[in-house]
Amino acid sequence: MREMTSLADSIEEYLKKLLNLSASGFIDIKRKELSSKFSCVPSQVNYVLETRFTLEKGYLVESKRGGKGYVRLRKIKVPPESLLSFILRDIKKGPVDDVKAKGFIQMLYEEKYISLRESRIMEAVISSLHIIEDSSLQHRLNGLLLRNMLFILLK
Amino acid sequence: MREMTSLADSIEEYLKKLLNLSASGFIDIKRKELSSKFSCVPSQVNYVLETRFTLEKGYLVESKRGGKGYVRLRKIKVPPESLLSFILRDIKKGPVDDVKAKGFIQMLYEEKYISLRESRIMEAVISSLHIIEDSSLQHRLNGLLLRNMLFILLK
DNA sequence: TTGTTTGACTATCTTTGACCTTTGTTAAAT
DNA sequence: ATTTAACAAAGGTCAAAGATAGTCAAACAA
Repeated sequence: MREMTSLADSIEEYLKKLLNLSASGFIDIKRKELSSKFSCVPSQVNYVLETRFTLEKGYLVESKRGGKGYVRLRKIKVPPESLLSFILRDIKKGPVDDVKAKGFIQMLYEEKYISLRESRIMEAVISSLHIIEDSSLQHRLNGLLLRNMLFILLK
Repeated sequence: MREMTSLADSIEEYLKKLLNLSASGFIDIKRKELSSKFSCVPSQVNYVLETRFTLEKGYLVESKRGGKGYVRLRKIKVPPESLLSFILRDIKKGPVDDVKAKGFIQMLYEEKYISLRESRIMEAVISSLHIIEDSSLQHRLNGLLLRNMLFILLK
C-alpha cells in the first residue's frame, strides 16, 4: 500500500481543520512546534503556507519572529470573480508597469473598494517609484506594493 | 491557550495604561521597581523604551540618574497644524530607516491625520521596500514615499 | 517535469548581564 | 562651616545569547 498523502497535504489539512474550529476566524501557531508535530523541518511549514494558503486562495498569513514569535493564519472572503481576485491573478503573472498599476487603482476606486484619498496615496506611491533606475526592480515593486496594499483591504 | 505576549509587550502595555490613567500627561517610574514588578533585569525597561516609546511614535522619555532618580514618560501633544511639517522637516534632514518611517505613520494615525486603513497601507508600502538590496536607495525611498504620501493629505 | 522535502544560512526580535556614569548621603578631616 | 572621600542608589550602554521565523537552492519523488 503506497502513501497517498504528502506531508504537505497533511499539514494543510490539519491547519484547515484548526481554522474551522476556531471561533475567532484565525489561528496562531508556532512554526517550530508544528514542524515537530509532523516530524519535519520548519521550512516545510513555509512551503505549505506558500502553496496552499495564498491570498488568491483566500488566506492571510502574518507572522512575527523572535521570542514569543508566531504565525497567524486567517481565512478571508475573496469572491473568485471579484476585482480583487482578478488583480491578484494578474499581478502574479508578471511584471506590472505603472500604467497598469494605476489602472488597477482607478478601478478599485470606481468599484468602491478604496476611498479617493486611498487611491491618491497609492498613486503617489507608484509615481514615486519612477526614481528607481532599474526598471525591472521598479516593475517588481509595482506588483509587490499593489499586492501588499490590497492585502490590507482584506483584513 | 498558548501565551503569545512577550515580556516587552507586557511592559509596554502596562506603561501605556498608566499613561492613559494619568491626568498630568506624564508618568514617573523607577526603572528598578518596574523591572522587579516584571521580574526581569533593569535594562529590559530600556529596551522597551527604545523600541516602543520613541520620538517618532510620539513619546518623550526623560530621566535622571543617581539617588532620587527616575524615568519620566510623556506622550507628546503636537499642535495639529505642525505634525506634518514636523515630519516633513525630519525627512528632509536625512535618510529614513523603516523603524522611523513606521513610527511617523503610527503617530499620524494616533493623532487622527489618517485612518487605520490608510496607516496600514502606508506601513505595507514601507515594509515592501525591504526587497531593495541597496539600503541607501531603500532609505531614500522611505523618505520620498512618505513625503509624497503626506502631500496627498495636504490637498 | 512538477511538486515535495531538507538543511544551511539569514533576519528579526527579545532577554540577560557585565560594566559605566551620575547624583545623593554621610561622616571624617580641615 | 566647609571640604572631601567613600559609599550607596539610581539610571545608561552595549554586546552576547536565546528564540523564533524566512529564504533559497539542492536533492528527491511522482
